[in-house]
Amino acid sequence: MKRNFYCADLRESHIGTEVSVCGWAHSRRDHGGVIFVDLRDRSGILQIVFQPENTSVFAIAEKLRSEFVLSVKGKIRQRPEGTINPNMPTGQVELLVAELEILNTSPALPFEISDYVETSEELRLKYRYLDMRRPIFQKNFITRHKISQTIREFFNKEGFLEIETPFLGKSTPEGARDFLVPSRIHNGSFYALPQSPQIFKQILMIAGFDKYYQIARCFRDEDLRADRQPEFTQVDVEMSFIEENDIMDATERMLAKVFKEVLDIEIKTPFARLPHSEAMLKYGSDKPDTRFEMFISDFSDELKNCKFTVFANVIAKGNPVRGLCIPKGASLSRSEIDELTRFVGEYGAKGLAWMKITANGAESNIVKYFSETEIKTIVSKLNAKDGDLVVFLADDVKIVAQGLGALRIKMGKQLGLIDKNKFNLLWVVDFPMFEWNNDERKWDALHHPFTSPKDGETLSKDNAAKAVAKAYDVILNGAELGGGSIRIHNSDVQKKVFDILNISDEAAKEKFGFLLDALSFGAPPHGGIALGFDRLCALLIGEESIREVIAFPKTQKAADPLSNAPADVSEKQLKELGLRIVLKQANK
RNA sequence: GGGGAUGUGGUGUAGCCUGGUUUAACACACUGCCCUGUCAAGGCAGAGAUCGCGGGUUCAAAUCCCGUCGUCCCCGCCA
Repeated sequence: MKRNFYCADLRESHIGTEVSVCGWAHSRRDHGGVIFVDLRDRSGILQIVFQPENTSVFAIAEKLRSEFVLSVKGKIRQRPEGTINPNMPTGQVELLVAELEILNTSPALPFEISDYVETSEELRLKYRYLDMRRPIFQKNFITRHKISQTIREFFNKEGFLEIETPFLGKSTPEGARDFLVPSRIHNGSFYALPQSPQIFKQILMIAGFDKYYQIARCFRDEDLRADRQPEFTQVDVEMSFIEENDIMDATERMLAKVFKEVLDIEIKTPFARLPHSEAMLKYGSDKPDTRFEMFISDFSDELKNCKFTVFANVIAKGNPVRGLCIPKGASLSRSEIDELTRFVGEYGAKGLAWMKITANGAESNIVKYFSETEIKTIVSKLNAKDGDLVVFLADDVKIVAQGLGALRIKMGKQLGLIDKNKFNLLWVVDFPMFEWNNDERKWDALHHPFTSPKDGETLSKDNAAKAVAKAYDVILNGAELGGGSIRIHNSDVQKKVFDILNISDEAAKEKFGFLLDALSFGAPPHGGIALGFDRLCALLIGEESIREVIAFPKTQKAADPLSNAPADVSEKQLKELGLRIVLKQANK
């Protein structure tokens, strides 16, 4: 009799049925005269019972240990009264074992396979196959599968084609650092692993495929974070003959379907749209967490004549002074406020000004520099109340926005203002085309150099600061879930953009020549989006780190403790590739 | 490249600040025995760690100092 059921699929309706199940001995409770084993497979847990009447089987059962692999046959029966376990789906029934085969044994484990015991991540990754046996982990990956299949189902139904793009491509110096693959046939030349299928999907539009998607692996050789891995998966989409709204609409319906099918949650569409400038001002971020308010306010106008010279000088230079009200923050101690100052320092802020709000005004060592009207303006604009703490940053606009934005999130978490059950989706739109790079005294593309401006006609170096892109980011609970744009399909506009970016004709040809050639041969208007699939999974499952939804992730130093990658290669391999190792000199 | 946290039996932690009453404690897991209704089973007994690694201070270091390595978080970076 072959296995004919998954453990956790057995219910009251199966009582009396002869079944065969396989799995791992999750836990064993030996009562001397009766032995219980929780048999676990990917579906969950079923209690199997050994009774001494079956002497030969019972003798084997006494030797069972954790994680032995078993095949058992027997009848499903109702559990005796008073022994029903309401905490498990199979808690009404149990399998009385008639036949038992030990398919494999296991030594004692390096850590317990349990949802209740935490283990260091290093050890979990080294024995990932054991870590992944944990029921919670199995569930995460079943959910990940469901999410990817729902996405495929959506796009297939909408007439999209799934087309694969190459892993071995050409290194493009723009953007993130590439992973390089040396070529054996072309000694001294390298392929690069794709940071995204961006250029290829645009070429697919030029080829006439009209609606494309791919759940694509991408690679970036940059430092890791909780939400960043050197290889990751993105949902990559591109469409022709469309405008921004078409991409946003398709994305919204796709996400709504995922939330419905996976979490049974109805997401309201269309999503809210927030201009980039407003996001940066009110939330101090281009990926605002809108689950709580605590808005940032700008006081550059109101305080330009204030007697506090730190503020006045900053404003005179054209930089902003902005404030944030921390509810009930007046109770923070001096050292707690110092800690906040240190925190904003991480973002480059040189200090943090503050006032404690009282029933009839404010107190702190800077209050004396402000007129009564100025204090009133601050209090009313931030809607501050007695017992709140108002903090200010006065600096370069980027530092002010980032510092207060990060502080807003930190305090929101700390004060419990974030409803963990909420899923807030929104679009950030109207991104600037360019960002001034002060170190190199030049304009950089905020998105990428193929992003279409809203107004290509009048685009020039002089008005680059004001140019708005046809770009959009979709944000979920303060995380950038994805972003996209309408691409430039007109070579005049493309030339203007390269001109502003100081990319010469030769340089453009060298870097993106094959795309530019392709665009010249009747490229349709097109645009698309890419969504971080690992992030989406982590957010839907409620995990903080994408490592929890990636089967075999890398550590923060980009190593894999399971396989020990990366590792040395043989002399022979190097020779074939024409490579010689020159280790970076340790300084000193 | 920078800042921070952390490293103690198989696992998770306590001890470290304030060095010596520590023979390094506790829980879980593990081994043996007992137990016929448990389900994160229970009872009894047992084995298991020179406290990441190297150096220093000291009569004495898990504990203080310096260095180093691993892991995690963050800044930079990620068009």
